[in-house]
Amino acid sequence: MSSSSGQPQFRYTQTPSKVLHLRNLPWECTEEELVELCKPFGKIVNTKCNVGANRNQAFVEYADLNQAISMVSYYASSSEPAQVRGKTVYIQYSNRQEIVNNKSTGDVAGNVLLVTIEGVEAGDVSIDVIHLVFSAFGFVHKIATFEKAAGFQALIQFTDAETASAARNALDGRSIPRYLLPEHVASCHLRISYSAHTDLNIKFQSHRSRDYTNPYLPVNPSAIEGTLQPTVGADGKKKEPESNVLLASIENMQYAVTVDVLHTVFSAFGTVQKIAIFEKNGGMQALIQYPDVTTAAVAKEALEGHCIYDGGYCKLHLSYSRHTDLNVKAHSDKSRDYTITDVGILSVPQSCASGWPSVVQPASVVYNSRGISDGGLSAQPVWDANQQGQGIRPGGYNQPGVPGAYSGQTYGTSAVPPYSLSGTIIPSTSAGLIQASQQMPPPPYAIQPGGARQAPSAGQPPFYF
DNA sequence: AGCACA
Repeated sequence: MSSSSGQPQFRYTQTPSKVLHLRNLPWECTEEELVELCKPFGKIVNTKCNVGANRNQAFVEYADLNQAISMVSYYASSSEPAQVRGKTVYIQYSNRQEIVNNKSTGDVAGNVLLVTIEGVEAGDVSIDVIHLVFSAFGFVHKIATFEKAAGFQALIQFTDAETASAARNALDGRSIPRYLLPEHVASCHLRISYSAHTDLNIKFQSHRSRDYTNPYLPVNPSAIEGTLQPTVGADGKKKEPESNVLLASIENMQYAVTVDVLHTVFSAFGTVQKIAIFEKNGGMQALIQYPDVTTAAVAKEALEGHCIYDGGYCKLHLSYSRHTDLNVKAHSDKSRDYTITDVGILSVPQSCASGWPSVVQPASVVYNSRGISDGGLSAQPVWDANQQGQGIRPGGYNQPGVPGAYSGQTYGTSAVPPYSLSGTIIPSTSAGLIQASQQMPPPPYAIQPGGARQAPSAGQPPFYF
C-alpha cells in the first residue's frame, strides 16, 4: 500500500487554509504567546501548540480564511519576520482545514463538565433537575443546555476542577433517577467529560440556561417557561407556566382537608416543603410547595381530578401557582413549613432518597457553606425570588449550611418512596386517595364558612400566613 | 525549519 495519498508540498502552491502551521517556535512557547502573535490578523478559534518531537511547531485556526491569508501575506512581504522570544517563526498554510484537538476536550480536568444526557429529548429533563442532581457535589455556578447531534447536552460549571471531577466520577455512566423524569423516558444515561470552557457566558435566565451566581441577570421572558409541557394544551387553551408550587382547589369537600391530610397525599411524589390552606370564593384552596418543578409536575399529573376520600369527596383540581416560595407560618392549622422543623428534609430533598447510585450518598456530598440561596439542593431559581421582590429568607430552607452539619447524614429515612401511593391512584374520580386502613377516616366537615382570614389571591405575591 | 495521531 504505497499509493501516494498526500499531495507533494510545494512551498508556493499550497492552498490557503484557515489553519496556519507555525514552525521554529521556541519549545517553551505558550499558547498565550502564540495567540499574541496571531490575533492581530483575526479571530482565533483554536490552537494547538508544542507539536512535534521538538515541540516547536504549532497550529492556529482562524474564524475566517481571509484572516489566515492576511497573516501569511503580511509576513511574506514584511521586512521583520514573525518572532516569538526572539526566534523567527515560519508561517504557512496548514494542509488541513481545521484543527482537531482531542486532548483539550474530555481529558483535561476543568471546572466545567460537558454532560450528554442520552435517550432523552431536551424537554424531558428540566434544568432544575440537572441542577438538583449536580448540586450534590458542590455549588453549581452556571448551567447551559443545548441540543446537538450528540443529543441533549448541558455544560455545568463548578467552582473548581476538583468539584467537577467528583461529580464526573460519581455520575458518569449513571442515570438520573426515574422519578425525576417524565414517565415516557425509559432510560437516561449521563455521559460526562470535561469541557474546555472555564467560565460560561450566560446571557439570560431561561429554561435553557441559568446563572446561579447572578440573581440580577435578566430573565428571558420568552424562555422562562418550563420545558416539560407545551404552553398550549390540546384544546388550544393556554396553560399556566410550570411551577414548583401547586394550587389545589378542593371540590365537594364533605370532609375537612387539613394540612396533615394534604401532606400525606402530596408527599407521595416528593418532599413537600410548605403547605398553605385558604379560602377563595367560598371554596377551599391550598398551595403545596415542592423543591422543584418536576416533582410538582409529576404530582399534578397524577393527582388531577382524583379524590382524597372515597365516594367522590374532596376532589382535587390542580394548577401551577405563580408562587415559587411560600412565606408561611411554620405551624398553624392552615399552614406548615416542613423545611424548618426538620433539618434533614431541609438539606436533603427526598428526591434523592431512592433509585440513586450509592456513590451519591452523603459521604461524598459536600455542600458549600456560603449563605447563597441556591447553594444547597434547592431547585428554586434565585431570579424568581428576586422577581417577586420577596428577598431571600435566611431562615427558610435555603438557610446557609453549617459546615459539617450534613456529613454523615443519611438519605431518606423519612422518605416516602416515590409513587408509593400510586396503587391507590386509580383513574376514577370516585377512588379515594386515603383509605380507611390508613387510619384517617373521613372526619366531619369542619371548615368554617366564609373564612375569617382574608387570603390573597393565589397569583399575587407576597404571600403571608 | 517543513504538518498534529485519537
